Amino acid sequence: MPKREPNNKFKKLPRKFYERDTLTVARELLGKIFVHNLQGKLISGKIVETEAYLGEKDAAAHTYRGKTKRNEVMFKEGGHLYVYFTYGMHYCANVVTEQEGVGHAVLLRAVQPVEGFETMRELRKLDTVMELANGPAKLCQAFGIARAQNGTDLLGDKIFICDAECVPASRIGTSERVGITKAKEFPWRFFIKGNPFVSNL
DNA sequence: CTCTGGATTAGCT
DNA sequence: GCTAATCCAGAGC
Repeated sequence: MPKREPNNKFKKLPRKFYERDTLTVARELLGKIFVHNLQGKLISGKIVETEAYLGEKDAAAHTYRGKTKRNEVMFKEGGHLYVYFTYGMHYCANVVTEQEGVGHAVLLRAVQPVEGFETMRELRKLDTVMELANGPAKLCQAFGIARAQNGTDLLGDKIFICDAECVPASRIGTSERVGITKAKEFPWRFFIKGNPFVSNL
């Protein structure tokens, strides 16, 4: 048996994983490992909470009214990173899904830190582990994701997502999405039941 | 051009 | 529980 190094343990998710139904991708991203190679310092975390944004069907999605300069990345083929700036001070990171031109994405709302604790603590200016990435803007801060990372291809070597555990349906919780005023009725938030790194409500 | 409010968070009361 | 912080995209005129 060859020795398995921590970073070779997981395989990068292929393009096909992302080019599927958005709600399916949002559920299946749970348990996968989100990785940022920040100038050689690896930061990674297990995805524990996501939300789906379904473009033209979804008044809460940035792409509801079609393509603009801000949301153009959401119309790329699945497997790109859509980063947007909001509330005058925060960034949020989304995984683009479906085929080119569709305009759907999955918001990464929380991860359980796995690797790179020191770097995350520096970026977050925080000593505790529990609150490093249990919210969409916290996650971006902890992972060093901002405007420059918008449009990053997740099949490249800087930011990617690795296959890991498949969370069974019985362990996935659903609810309405957080912090929106339009299309609130859709239960398109997904999280790992009982995981303490899911964001507070 | 102007105005409104937002896929949030931290820090108070 | 409440709200300030602090930009800027998108809508409306």
